[in-house]
Amino acid sequence: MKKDITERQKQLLGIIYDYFQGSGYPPTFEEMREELKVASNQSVVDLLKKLVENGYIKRSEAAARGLTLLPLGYEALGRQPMAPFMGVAAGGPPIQALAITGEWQTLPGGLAKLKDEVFVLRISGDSMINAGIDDGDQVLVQTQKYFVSGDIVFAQVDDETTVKRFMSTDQPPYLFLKPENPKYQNILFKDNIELKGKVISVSKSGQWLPIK
Amino acid sequence: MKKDITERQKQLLGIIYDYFQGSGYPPTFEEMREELKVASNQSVVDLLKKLVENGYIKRSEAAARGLTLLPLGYEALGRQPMAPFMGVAAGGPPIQALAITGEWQTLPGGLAKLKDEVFVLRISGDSMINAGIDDGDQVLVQTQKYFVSGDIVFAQVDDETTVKRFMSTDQPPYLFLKPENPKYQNILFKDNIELKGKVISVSKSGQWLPIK
DNA sequence: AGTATACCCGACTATTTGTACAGGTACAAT
DNA sequence: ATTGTACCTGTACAAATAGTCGGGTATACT
Repeated sequence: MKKDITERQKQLLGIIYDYFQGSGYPPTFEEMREELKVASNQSVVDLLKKLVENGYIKRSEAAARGLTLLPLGYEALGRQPMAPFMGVAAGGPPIQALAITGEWQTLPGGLAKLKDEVFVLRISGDSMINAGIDDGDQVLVQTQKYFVSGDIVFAQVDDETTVKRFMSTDQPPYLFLKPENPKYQNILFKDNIELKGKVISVSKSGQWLPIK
Repeated sequence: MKKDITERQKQLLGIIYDYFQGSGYPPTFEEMREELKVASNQSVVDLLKKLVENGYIKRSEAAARGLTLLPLGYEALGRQPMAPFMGVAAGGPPIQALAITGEWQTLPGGLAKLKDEVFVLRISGDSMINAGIDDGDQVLVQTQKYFVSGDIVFAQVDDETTVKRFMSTDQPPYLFLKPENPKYQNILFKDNIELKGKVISVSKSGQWLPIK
């Protein structure tokens, strides 16, 4: 019996979000009570309980300010949880190092915390066009350690990074990276390849699509 | 008398960062004490005081978990505070709407909070090539309300977004947006233009450069 | 009329969390 | 030799914060 979010619950969600944006950590019950313009923190308790039940937020028991917005919460607010942008990876022959820029110290204002598990890369090159990944596309990468044959992976080959399809077979060459473009050759595993993450989504002109 | 960060202070900084990544909010003194493997939380007090003095973190007095990592803190850890990636903007004729994607619900894992004040866009089009902004470049945009003549701005024109140089003169046409490419015409202000932010940096293949 | 739900009040208690005090050790610089 | 600093111990206490009890009102549905 999943309920739609009510107006009041949405308000509280917004209060939590805004507080977080402003301070860098979640609000207390008292602060939420204040913002909601109610007299008793029992109201906050009730509303939070609903938000938890319906999957909008997560609470850590017995902890001050133990609130986390879940993806559903962002969605209900109409805000998008977003991935950090990390740089540019080559999707063609592995020619271009992953450039995590070092010039951010000069960024103005307070800056966001972020998760390391997921990030966005821009692809250059045409080696994956048959998988629907074209030059200039953005891809969303989830870092993980274990992969299955057929996954499109973000890999480091020697000193360079690239995006290719990971293949594992029971015949030679057993393990290799496969470009999705007949122009290019498979890359065989020696000890020079490290898989960094799995490509889970691709963006073309701002539209994000699942990877097949 | 600015001191370099000590090894122990850096450890604590890392503990705070990691805890934040894991839970979405800062740790308590007790939790930090635990991680530092010390018996008294006075040690935490001392170390935090040093971190505040030297500008690595900010504390909110009289508040549980009132910790915020400052840019200097990220720098000391060797992590880069990064800007959220928002989508694609046209740098040519204003043909392409800013696409803030709506497909993130499926993102795995907990997601980062972020500041709204700064974000990254990808440029498509050639209307700003004389300002050093080319098709496919990324630009870093800081949202702000007030602009001076000559600023390169991220603007909404009718229902579309674009990046152009903002010009303000004491002669007609007074206010207009100027493409940095003779192929294109100035865009005059009617009531259809809203300036969203200022472009403060441009990235070419991962190298971030200041905007002139 | 009865039941359920969303939302609220007020007072109180329990627990978590930060702060203060009174030191101690090791080390480097003056 | 003395001073300062980084880091630590241990205890006690005050403040911040979450949780609980026992209700109330309005609205919608059966």
